Amino acid sequence: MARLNRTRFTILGCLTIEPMSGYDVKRFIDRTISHFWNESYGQIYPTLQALEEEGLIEGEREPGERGPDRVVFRITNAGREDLGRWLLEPAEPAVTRYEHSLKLFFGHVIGPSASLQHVERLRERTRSELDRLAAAEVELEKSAASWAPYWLAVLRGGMRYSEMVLAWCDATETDLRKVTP
Amino acid sequence: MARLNRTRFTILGCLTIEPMSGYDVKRFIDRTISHFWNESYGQIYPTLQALEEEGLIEGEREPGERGPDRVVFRITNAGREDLGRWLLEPAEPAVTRYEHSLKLFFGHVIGPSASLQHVERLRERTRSELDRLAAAEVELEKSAASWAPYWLAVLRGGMRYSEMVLAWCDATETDLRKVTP
DNA sequence: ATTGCCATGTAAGGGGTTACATGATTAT
DNA sequence: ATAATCATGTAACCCCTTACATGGCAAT
Repeated sequence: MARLNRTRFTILGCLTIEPMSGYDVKRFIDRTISHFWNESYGQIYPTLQALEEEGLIEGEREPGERGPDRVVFRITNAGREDLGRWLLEPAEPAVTRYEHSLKLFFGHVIGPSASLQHVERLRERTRSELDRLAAAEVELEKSAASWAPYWLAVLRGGMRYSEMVLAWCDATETDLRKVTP
Repeated sequence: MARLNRTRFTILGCLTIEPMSGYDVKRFIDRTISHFWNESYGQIYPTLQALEEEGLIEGEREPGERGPDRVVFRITNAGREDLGRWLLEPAEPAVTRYEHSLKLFFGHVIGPSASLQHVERLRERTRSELDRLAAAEVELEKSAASWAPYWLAVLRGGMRYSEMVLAWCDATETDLRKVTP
């Protein structure tokens, strides 16, 4: 079972940007990569402890500016090496589960008009997602940071994906309207 | 915790096409929807037993034509109703985890040339996937079955996705070549 | 001989989400 | 007052894959 815990590497990767608390890591992920990657607190906090025990990160308690104390973690050299090794390995193919597609695939059970509602909902959801990504792109294009090109690449992947989905919704709507119930 | 077991509905949906054994269900999924949905035997066989106990499907033992005995399941009216209710509910948003995008996002750690290798591998994988889907499209277009329009819709979604990824690979390659290590 | 397909199933165990618990500060 | 944000963490529990077990038949 070579199924390595990818949360580990996600956290290590975040800490290459700057030192962060568990709360910061969660916010960072939600803001930058949530369109293709997510982590929950239930994963983040235990993983931070494990990484510290292994010496891949180091935590320091700080008084919170406006709120409770924070534990801010920074990546160690050992952590950077561990992350680097993983980053060089080929990526595992994604195991996707699109409930939208699944429900549409079984559309013959509920008929074309009910199926079209799924398309309509997907269109709305995708539109607002695209708006969000487009706004982020404007911000990112101003950045000269060393990671900006990589962030832009995945961000534009998300935008292309959204645009593709919207075009597919149009085409599918046209096709399904021709289906007799 | 309203996290309903979607394997149940996947199996019920398959059985609306025709009666199938667990083995058939697995093969059917692999052939038709594996580009966006997968199930393993470890899920399928226990779920079949549960569905039968609930009266949503009925199994009958048959002698295998060339091999061991098979248990062929057919969906009941109760099963059809259960599936129909679920199909009418709005789809849950997909929780995706693209390792490819994640590794690229942290590309500043390994630099542009190593990151480009990820793009190259993704391109190869996507090309063969697109070939596979295009061949399936040719077959499906001949079908006059009631489910053909829905199968075509999701299949073309997969093809659009693959084409989008290939175009993104080209654009990303161009962009990353300009990045100095 | 041995590989591959047909066919059904179980056990182990990691991955991951959700819900809960706690409590201070800040804004409305 | 009340809601939202900051902040850390645990417990329960489901989801799902992988690996294993078993064995007959067909093809190379």
